[in-house]
Amino acid sequence: MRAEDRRELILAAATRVFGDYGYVGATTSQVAKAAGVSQPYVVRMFGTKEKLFVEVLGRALDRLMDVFRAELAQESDVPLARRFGLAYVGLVSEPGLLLSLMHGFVLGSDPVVGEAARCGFMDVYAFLRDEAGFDPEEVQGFLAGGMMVNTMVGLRMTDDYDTNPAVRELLAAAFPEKLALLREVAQRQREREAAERETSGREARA
Amino acid sequence: MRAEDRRELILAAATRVFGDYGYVGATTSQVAKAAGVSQPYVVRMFGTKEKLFVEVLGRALDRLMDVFRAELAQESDVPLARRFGLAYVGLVSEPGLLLSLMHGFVLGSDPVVGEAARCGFMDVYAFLRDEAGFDPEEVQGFLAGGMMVNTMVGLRMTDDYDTNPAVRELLAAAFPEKLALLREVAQRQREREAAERETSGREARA
DNA sequence: GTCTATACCAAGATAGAC
DNA sequence: GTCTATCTTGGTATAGAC
Repeated sequence: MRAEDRRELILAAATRVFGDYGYVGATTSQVAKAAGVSQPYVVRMFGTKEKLFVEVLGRALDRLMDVFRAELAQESDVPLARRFGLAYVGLVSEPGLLLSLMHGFVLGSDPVVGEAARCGFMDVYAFLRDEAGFDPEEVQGFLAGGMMVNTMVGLRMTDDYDTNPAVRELLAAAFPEKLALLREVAQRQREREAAERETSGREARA
Repeated sequence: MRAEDRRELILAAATRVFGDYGYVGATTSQVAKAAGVSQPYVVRMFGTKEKLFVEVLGRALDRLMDVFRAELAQESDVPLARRFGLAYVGLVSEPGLLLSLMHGFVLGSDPVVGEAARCGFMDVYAFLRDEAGFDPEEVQGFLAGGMMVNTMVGLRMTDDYDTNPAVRELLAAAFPEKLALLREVAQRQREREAAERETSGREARA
């Protein structure tokens, strides 16, 4: 396989793993295993875990902007903020993408990762204001909703959807049209994590 | 000193350190140093780092609820949601409190920490709905604003307040009355982190 | 371009003295 | 109740073969 294809493969795997365990919590071995390559190869290809994470962040932000730009180019009677919101929630189906971003957003104290996350966040702000024409209050409200989506997905809230009426209520209040999607994605993520835990458990015993 | 007083001291230090570096990123040695005790003592007192973090989370949530309850008991013409919002932002001046919460909120995948964070989040939801009388949409909007505060503080956005007009604009749109507080808190946090980095740098060289 | 083997270090936890 | 010393594990990164 060409190095560039491997690179894409590893970046996709890294996005999932960083989304599940965070920048510090994720290991290069987990990424390697998820991508089907050896751990040193991951390091070799990206230099350091830090550089790999910064690249994951950058690509997630690019993807986010692409989705917004595609929406912007469409004709529609539905208000733009609403369409952006739905498009954003739709991104939960791309494994680890929003969660990796969220993990970046809590690392402001890190000199390298924090700087990258801050700049990325402000790029989104600038896009919404300058290209999409939102005013600052609209942008603020929109971003707040986005952070709420990230938090609820990050908390795996949908795990309790069937047993906890309050969870059902909160999710319904936030994204009525996207409930089914959110639940499905949470289900898949849970399965992935359970499989991973089982595997590492077996290894530990062996 | 009595063990219980030490305990409080360590919990306060842990809240700061976990807020700065996250659950995985923070070390028990950092907590110990911040509290002025030895690393094994921290572990001895709380059993494991995990238990320590869960306790930090629980106390942060208690503190949050206390602040809301105090607000609820007051007579005022200002709408309750507004007062709650201001009270919430006011908590940024308690070092690490909101940031520790935020770090908990992205760890939903962890069997122990995730469960604690999820329950805590839903407790806040239940409080806002049942005791404060918000309807689900109000609660959702309120929590979204809260997550936005956490994110901006976590990103250390106020670092760029003076140099980046877009940052100024976004912060002003979000919390006009609390701008000065946010900047001051970010400043203090930056100083603490810089001091910490310098110290650990010196140690590494020695 | 990709692997195996391994060096190296840091972190959590334990033992046991005082 | 608190410390020093230390064990153990696991994770990043490097060396070098194929």
